[in-house]
Amino acid sequence: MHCSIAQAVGVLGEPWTPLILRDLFLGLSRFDELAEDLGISRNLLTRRLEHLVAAGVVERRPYQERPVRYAYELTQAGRDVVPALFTLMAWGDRWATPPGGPPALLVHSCGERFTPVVTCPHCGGEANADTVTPVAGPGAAQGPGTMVLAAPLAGAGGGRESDPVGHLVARVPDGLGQVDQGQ
Amino acid sequence: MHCSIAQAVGVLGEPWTPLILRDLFLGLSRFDELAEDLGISRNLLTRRLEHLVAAGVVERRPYQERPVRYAYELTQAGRDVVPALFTLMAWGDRWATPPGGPPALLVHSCGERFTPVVTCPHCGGEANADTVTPVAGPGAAQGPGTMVLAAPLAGAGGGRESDPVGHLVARVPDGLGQVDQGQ
DNA sequence: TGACATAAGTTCACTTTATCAACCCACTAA
DNA sequence: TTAGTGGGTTGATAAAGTGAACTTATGTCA
Repeated sequence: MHCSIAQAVGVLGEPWTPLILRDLFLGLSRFDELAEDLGISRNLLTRRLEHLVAAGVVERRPYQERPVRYAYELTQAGRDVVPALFTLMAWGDRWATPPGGPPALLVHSCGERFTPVVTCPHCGGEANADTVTPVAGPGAAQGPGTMVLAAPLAGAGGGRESDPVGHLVARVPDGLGQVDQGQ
Repeated sequence: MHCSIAQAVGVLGEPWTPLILRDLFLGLSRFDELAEDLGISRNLLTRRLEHLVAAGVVERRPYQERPVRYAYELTQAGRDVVPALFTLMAWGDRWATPPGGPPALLVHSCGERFTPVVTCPHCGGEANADTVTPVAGPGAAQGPGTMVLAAPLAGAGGGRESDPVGHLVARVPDGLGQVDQGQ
């Protein structure tokens, strides 16, 4: 499907995948550790890890020979998923807290415990449903999952009561050739 | 499972759910619009919407009587998911861009096109795999999905080469009773 | 008056995935 | 040589997803 969210979900959205990535971030690296911690069936863990390795999110590295043993580690793409896990965790803490309070907290390198916030790197302001407008990008196309963008982003609007999109298309700055890649 | 990420994934992580939420954010609201845009089978869309309504993420509101017709809209919890969708989208744009470039771009209310960044609200610094350490919270427990936290967070460390966790437990500020709920 | 259209689903047969439990293989240590 | 460990396979069973057709209630055109 022609949509960045769908692409991301295709790689990261399978049942156990976010939890596998969380465990790898937390320092687990061996097959048996992951299987035991998650309680996932071993053949499914095999498939998930294969998929993650194929997607370039996880690296499978032999940490000893005779017998060969493998460690699983996050690649740069994998480490880049971690902030997305933070925002998911923050949402879970806020709207679906397990009984007894949040099981884990985050501490930033500035020394403070915090709840992550998604921001605009230009002005530092919060990026949320009220302050952000999506607009068609260079790869916009028609078809499943993008018809939405084709229709409301085309500017017609259709008169639906809350169309946060149509009237903003004209505001898009030029030079849409590439997104900032940050970092 | 006793983990905020698992809770969030339980609500948001089912196959089509992020795309449904994206479409609702973009202004679609009717059953047939969603079904047509996504190409999802209709009975599955029914189940997903029921699940989202039960979880308090989506609201089902009759927008006309005779015949009764329903509109689906994001609740506050649903609007709160949107920043997580932004970070997923940013990841997808960076690491799994569909051919032709990103299909959608984001414009902040400050007027700039941007790539969302997850930050610490105290210092404004970026929150990523290098700058953030998770520590055990008040609801920390043992069992599947939290054994990880029980072991490395206990401070033993076990000598694994990259344990970003153990040495930081002592740094956690007091008063862990509740996470900042922001906004 | 009848024929057709629309929105919002249901039902059903079929296919694909996930899960659990058990097994396998190479090697090591005692 | 016997048992243990790490990293998987294999195969039966259970759960989910898919596509197409059907339903219900109503409005609209001719």
